[in-house]
Amino acid sequence: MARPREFDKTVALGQAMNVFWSRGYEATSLSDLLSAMELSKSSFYDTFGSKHDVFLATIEHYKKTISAQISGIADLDAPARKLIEGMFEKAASRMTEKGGQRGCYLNNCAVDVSLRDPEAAKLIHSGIAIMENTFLSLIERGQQEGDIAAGKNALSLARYLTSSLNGIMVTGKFNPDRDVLSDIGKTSLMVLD
Amino acid sequence: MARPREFDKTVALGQAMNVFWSRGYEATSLSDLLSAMELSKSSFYDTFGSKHDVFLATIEHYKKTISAQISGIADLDAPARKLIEGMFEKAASRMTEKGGQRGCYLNNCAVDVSLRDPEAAKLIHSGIAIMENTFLSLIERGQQEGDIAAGKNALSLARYLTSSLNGIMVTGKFNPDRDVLSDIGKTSLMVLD
DNA sequence: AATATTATGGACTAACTGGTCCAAAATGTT
DNA sequence: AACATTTTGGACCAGTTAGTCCATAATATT
Repeated sequence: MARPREFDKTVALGQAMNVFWSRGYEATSLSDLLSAMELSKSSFYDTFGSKHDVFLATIEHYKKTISAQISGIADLDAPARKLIEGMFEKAASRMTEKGGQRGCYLNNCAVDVSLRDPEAAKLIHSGIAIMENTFLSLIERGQQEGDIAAGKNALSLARYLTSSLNGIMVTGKFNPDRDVLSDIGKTSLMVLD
Repeated sequence: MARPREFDKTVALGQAMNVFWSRGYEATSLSDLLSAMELSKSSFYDTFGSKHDVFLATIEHYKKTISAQISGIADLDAPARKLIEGMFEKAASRMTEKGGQRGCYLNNCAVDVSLRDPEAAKLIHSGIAIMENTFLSLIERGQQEGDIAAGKNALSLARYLTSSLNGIMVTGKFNPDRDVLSDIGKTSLMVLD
């Protein structure tokens, strides 16, 4: 019963991430993880060390995932402002889809764990920085393109957009109403005028 | 060893709330609760029913608490816009104080639990509505006073401010930097112009 | 002081927690 | 086919989980 050679550490990490994402760190038990990752307890500890180690690894995993996704969006050949608007719209609609109400993983982890887990907090912070930096370059581009008020501080705006997007996803947790979330998004982006 | 007559159910609930607030629902054990509430296991189950019952009760408790606080602020004799600004500033500074990084209780509960606990989600939603309504009446007042753009939809703005404030408090979890949070707050309030 | 009420400590569940360990089994390599 | 490697199931651990129950003890009422 050796593990079939198609076993993929990255896939298993993704599965673990999904469980933590839906249930949170404490509410996720070892057996939750084992069934999601489809491996035995022995292999789990052999390969990943501990529950907490896996948890940290999933945050790293998430960072890689969104890095790819986000930079893909930012490089699209469209006005930067439109791309930003698209990101907010997408967040609003995803929060109202079947499995989408989980929101942002980093976001959840921040609330769930960051106070008691400084290691995780550090990873979360650097993960959010990816988002912030993407917004920053989009904003600078938008200012050159003339769609975003050139007089406003780009870094302030980037921080603001990141925070606003987080707010929308928290709101979606208890109020998964597409129109409401979309409206909040549109109001948020008025700042760019 | 009967419970001393000064025992106060409300105080005990407040203590329970503090524990849930700092640790989250799952991470809070029964013994955590018992020591915080200073009562015995038997009395706990006698008086409150179960861990989950207490949890729901703490959300109600929190709603009462902020209802009082918030309506106190909203009734102050100052321009509505100034009051709103004060609320954002206060949130930013509280997130950087010693025990303040816990953020907003409803906020935390929403992320922590609302997906798996519809009962709690309902209470959270109605709690947030208190905040939203407060913002709504402040905005309407501010529009009459001329400090807030009269052309903008007041309800949209109220939802937006509530969501933004949530975002700021999530941001504060992993980035408790007063200047950053305050700057995000100021940027958020540009929408009112 | 006797009685009725209330709260308590602590024994007791049964299930589960994260984690360790190892002999056995499946695989890859020669 | 023989060997080395990898992975496994499952036994085991000590501690904890939420929750029940009751005889005892402290109080309140009369």
